[in-house]
Amino acid sequence: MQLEKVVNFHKALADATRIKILILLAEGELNGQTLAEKLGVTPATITHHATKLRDAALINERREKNTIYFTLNDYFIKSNSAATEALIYRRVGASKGESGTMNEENQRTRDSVLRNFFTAEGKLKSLPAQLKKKLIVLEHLVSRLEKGRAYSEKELNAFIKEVHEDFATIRREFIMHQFMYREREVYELNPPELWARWEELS
Amino acid sequence: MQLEKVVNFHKALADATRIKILILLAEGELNGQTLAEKLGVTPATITHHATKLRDAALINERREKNTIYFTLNDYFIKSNSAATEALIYRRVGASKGESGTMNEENQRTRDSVLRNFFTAEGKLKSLPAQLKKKLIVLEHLVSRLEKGRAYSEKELNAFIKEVHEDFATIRREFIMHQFMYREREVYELNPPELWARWEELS
DNA sequence: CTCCTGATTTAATAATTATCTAATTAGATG
DNA sequence: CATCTAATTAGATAATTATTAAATCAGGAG
Repeated sequence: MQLEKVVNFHKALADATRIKILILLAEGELNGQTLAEKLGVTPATITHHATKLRDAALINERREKNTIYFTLNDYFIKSNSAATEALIYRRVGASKGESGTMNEENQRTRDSVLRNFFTAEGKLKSLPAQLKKKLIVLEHLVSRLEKGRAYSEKELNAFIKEVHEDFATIRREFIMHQFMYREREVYELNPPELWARWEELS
Repeated sequence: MQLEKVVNFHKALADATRIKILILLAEGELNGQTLAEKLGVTPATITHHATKLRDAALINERREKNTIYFTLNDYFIKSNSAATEALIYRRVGASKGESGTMNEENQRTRDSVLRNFFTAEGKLKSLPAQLKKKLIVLEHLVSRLEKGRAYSEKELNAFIKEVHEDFATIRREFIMHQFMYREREVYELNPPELWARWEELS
């Protein structure tokens, strides 16, 4: 029954210790004891989590003498959970200086979308229907918000109303595309890694 | 902290009742009582799960008199979990007859990949390095396996060895791309909805 | 205001599960 | 065989959580 498999897949990723294990493994293979030390838990706990990660096909293992080295099964993660992937690979990508750059063509697309959908006064004419363009517009809007600051719904509405009257739709789009998150009526920016990345859309 | 958010997202999808709710909502909006009846649980249980789904931004709601109608927030699901999406939309897609068709261009790509990577005798020359082509090859191989039948590792190896000597790699690829799953040393085919879909790769 | 309906809250129970310690297994090496 | 190291298992505990029944809340309709 696939329902059970999907549930188990998400169960495997629904624990902070297991996600931390995956983050560590993203930098290279590690054995159980080392993982236990780095995470401040006992080897028995690692065994417990490794069983679940293995059952969900998220890791592979390799035996060398009596040491077992774990490695990520990254294909699986990449094809199944964009946000999780972003979280796991954040440090690796950052240290290699891969992210943050944008090629020329994307830059041109971006400029032209912004020119077409915003007036000279900086008002948003309309929200693009095409997903790729919409994401460009949303990212542009959100880039003017302060990182780490919590906005009340009223404040956020006011911010949006400066550029467009339909604040409700745009506020919802911020949430849907994970530019922001809401917690007890307070909105806050998500880190860029969690944003829908229009660069990679066809 | 984003770790917590990713964990909570997966927690929201890590329960069978909640996935069933999403499956029902994929066919259209429903109110709490109706959901309770269809799932054989009490309204209180629905409230409980709705809270979690709402916190994870997976559903939206609309109030009409004292009835609350829930709807899917499908953008969020689509961008976050391919397998979950496939499961949720399976019935809807199937009833509308959307899936199972392939456009002409994809058909041509497929034919040419199969011609290039298989000999006239049906042996696999090599596994393509490019993901899209690799998926075509894997899907072709897997299409000769029996649905619903459990294969032992030995049987599966033998099957693969008929077309290629490196059975271990190919067996692993079957698992990684979710063409098959393994349970207690037994392999079985996954339904096509769970397969990585090469049609949609750039 | 009273009744009705649907949703929520509360409190209790049962099941799951993350973690630990202690004991055991597995493999390698002297 | 004795020993060492890494991993696993077993058993126990604590925390989380899915579920329910019962009480309460919210919005209409008469």
